[in-house]
Amino acid sequence: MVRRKKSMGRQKIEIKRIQNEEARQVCFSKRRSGVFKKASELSILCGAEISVVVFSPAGKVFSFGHPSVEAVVDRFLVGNPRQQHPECGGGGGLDSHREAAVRELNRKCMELHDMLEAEKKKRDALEKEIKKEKEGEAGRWIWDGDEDVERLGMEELQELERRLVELRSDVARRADQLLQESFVFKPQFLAAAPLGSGGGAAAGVHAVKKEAADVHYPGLDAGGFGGYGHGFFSSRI
Amino acid sequence: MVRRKKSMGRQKIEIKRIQNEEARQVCFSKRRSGVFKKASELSILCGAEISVVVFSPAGKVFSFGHPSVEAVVDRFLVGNPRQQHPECGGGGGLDSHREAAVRELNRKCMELHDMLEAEKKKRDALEKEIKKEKEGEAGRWIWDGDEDVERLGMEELQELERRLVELRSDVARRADQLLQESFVFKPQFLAAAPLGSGGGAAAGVHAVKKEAADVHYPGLDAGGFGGYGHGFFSSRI
DNA sequence: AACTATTAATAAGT
DNA sequence: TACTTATTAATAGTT
Repeated sequence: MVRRKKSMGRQKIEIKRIQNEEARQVCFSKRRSGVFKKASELSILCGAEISVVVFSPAGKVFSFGHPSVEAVVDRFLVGNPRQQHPECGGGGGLDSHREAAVRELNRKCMELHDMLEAEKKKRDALEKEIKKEKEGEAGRWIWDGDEDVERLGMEELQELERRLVELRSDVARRADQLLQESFVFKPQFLAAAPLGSGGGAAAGVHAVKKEAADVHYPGLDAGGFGGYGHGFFSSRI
Repeated sequence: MVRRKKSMGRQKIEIKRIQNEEARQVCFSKRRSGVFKKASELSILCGAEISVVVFSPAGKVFSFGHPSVEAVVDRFLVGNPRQQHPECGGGGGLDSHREAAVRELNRKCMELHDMLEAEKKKRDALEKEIKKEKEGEAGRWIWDGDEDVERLGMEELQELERRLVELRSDVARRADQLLQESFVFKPQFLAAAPLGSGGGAAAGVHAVKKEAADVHYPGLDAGGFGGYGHGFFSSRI
């Protein structure tokens, strides 16, 4: 009974223009609803005023606003004093607001560039450090923790075994040496100490987060009103 | 070792005004970012034009727009047509050229932002690796070279002895495991391989086997350029 | 601001 | 377009 999965589920997607038109349209509908819902929740949860206006690639317009798109946009425009169409003569100087925006964008871009460079530098340094670390370790790779034993092959095991025997022998010798010293300086420990019997034989050492809002439908809403009870959704054209 | 959960994780919340001011502020910041990100993704994925303007309860304004809040809002207020002020002369060409430039600048900004994030991630990974490396080293100081044995005291010798016995036992077990595998997959080696006699008894290992838009910052941005590289983020007051 | 455990959003498939 | 499912993404609560 190996029932096939009914779907692959949600798949990770790269954020870039969706080429397939139908898929793009479907995605637009779903995500437009998602954005409106999020905007609605933000206004309710935090008492924030928000307006969202979206034009589909096909040119349909959808909007959400709390308390209304106009109210929010007006407030925004007031803060962004821009001579809407001063004779249209200003010409090139569309508005200083925009130019300032572009300058700011440029500044951000440069800042990001600098930060990126700095990060690269740091990364290089770290990579060097790690490389160095690895090299220094080359000589004792075989001693890296007990769990590594599970990754060793037979030849490596043999080598490890050889070194273990060697080291244990050294340990035994050193133990004997210490015992000898304690004999010389602290004879009283002699009898209690399990004296190794010379050579490598000394194997045994016994010693780690509401308000009202309005809903407008100036036209037919292509997308349907998913209903967030709050806010302002509209669709034109 | 029943380690307590570090957090209760995300809890389901009712969509209603958050009473606690601090919590409301935190939620506003997080969700504002979320809405902007969703708006950005919608514009990129579907080629849609979108503008989002949000006023925090405190009165700060934040906005996102692709290609710009003004462009989208104007289009919305006027209706749909793009040539809003045809009488404004032939500046249209310049305008679109300009817009394209801004768009490109924005694309670059987005790209830089993503690259920066990627670099940071890499750096984090490297730092973790180094930290781990260092920690790993602390645990095996005692294994550094045979000659160190000569400097160890009796207690250290006992610890080393204990670890040696443990490791040798692991080596023996691993050897047996490998032999078992070769027995299962390569029966022809059975006779030649000195099969360990089970348990940790295989002390002798002798086998010979191997194996686009614009970004505004009219004022100081309290939140920093949380940026999605793309679109138009701004904060006033 | 970073983290984790959860809930919410949504890509695919029908 | 709407529903379903399996996943990914967002985020509430904590530290």
